[in-house]
Amino acid sequence: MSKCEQCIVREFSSLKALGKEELLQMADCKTSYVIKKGEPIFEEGESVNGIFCIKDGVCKLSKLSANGKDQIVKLVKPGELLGQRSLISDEPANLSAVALEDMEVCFIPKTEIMGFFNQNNQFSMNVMKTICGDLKEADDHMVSMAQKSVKERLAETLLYLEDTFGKNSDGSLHIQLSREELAGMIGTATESCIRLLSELNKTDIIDLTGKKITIIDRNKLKRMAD
Amino acid sequence: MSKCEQCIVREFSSLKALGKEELLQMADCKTSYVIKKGEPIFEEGESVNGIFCIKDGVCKLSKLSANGKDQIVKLVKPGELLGQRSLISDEPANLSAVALEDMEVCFIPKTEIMGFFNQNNQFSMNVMKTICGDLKEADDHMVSMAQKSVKERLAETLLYLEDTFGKNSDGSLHIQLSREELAGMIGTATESCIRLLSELNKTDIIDLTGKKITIIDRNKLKRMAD
DNA sequence: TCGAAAAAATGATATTTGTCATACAAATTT
DNA sequence: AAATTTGTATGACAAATATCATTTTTTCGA
Repeated sequence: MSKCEQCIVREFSSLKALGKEELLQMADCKTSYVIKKGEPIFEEGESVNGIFCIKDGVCKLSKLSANGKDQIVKLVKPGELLGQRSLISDEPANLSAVALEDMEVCFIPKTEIMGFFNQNNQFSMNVMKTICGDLKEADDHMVSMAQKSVKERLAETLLYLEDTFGKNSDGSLHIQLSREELAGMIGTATESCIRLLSELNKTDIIDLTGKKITIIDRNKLKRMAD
Repeated sequence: MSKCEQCIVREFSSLKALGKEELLQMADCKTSYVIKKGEPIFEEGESVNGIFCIKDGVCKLSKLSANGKDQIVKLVKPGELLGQRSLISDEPANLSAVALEDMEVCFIPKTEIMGFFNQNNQFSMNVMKTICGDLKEADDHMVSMAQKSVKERLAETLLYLEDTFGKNSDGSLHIQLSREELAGMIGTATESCIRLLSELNKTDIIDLTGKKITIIDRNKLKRMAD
């Protein structure tokens, strides 16, 4: 069993408020998992009795809408925690979490986390701030969905993906999403997403080579996003 | 200065966790305001150094989008608190709060609230749960915006308005929104909103008489909302 | 390495939604 | 009460987007 104390990613999450003893205690009761690309960590409606700490890999949080399409609500990176909302609200998961890459995650049981909440005020405050950040993002995202065109949202999303997950050495977006997943992020039909990507490709704003997407004209994309 | 201890609405908010002494202390430093219909409580980008407790009246939380339209993110009722997110994140307001009816609100300064956070774990937990509830709502709302048609969202919204704010004795929706505001809730152009309302009126699913909207066939509306 | 299956791309077309113009109604001001 | 402003309604049209069909490309297991 690896030590939480030495795990770098905890430095980037609410867990950074925890002291040595708390980390030792946590290392004792945590469970580590390896999750393959495409596999779920948990699914909408499931009870999740604890939180997941993401050590490596990116996952999507999505919700199945009435029309059968999967809407991606958020992407989650290493260092972030998963399942905080369900734990605090004491409700089943509202979203499904599915790995976009091979992942390493640790599961920390609810009882443990609740203990930290009571003991450690800074930890509570960190979790609260994270959730407040999520709320702000969700509100902003909602306004985009309601008021922007698909083209604007695509531009916005491509910039977000580059800013958040970086580029490969050849300049292409590091994170790999299928067209269907990208469509699920911007909230449109897969065909519409493909068509708009083609258009951006033809006008030399992005380059499509195989699965790789490269942003060529960042400024044009920015103006397009508004 | 009225006593918070005797204010009924506090029973419905996170403040219900506060003890007698804390309530007396709060009554001492709060400020009461009367806000007229159409006036702002605070605006997007403003620093709000505390939270507002809504004693009477409903307000809208909205955000101005790039295209100049106001997207309504949430409606807030008596008993709810306003400005919690900004306070916790220590950031300017992300949304504007504007009265939809004449309102009575109390302002409680930040220092006071922060004191409660440190003293009273149950209060912190209540606030956290509220924000988690808001986050869930925002995520769900986002999925609706992204995946549902305008007609579906209109149906959904009309049902929500009746369920949340009730009906007048004549059966019409108690809450009064202009067509522009209703359009701002569902995220569409005012004309589209008006057109769809007319259509629902013609097909006897709702009734429009003057400013009043009455839901006639709830089941059809439900099916329409999916 | 081949072949089936999945993903991506494209065309044709229908539907939805936004925009602009205008008319009408109601509220508000003078 | 007349006049102005504001909100609501409707038509005509354009633009955006979804849907369905088909082809091409890529992926991956046998």
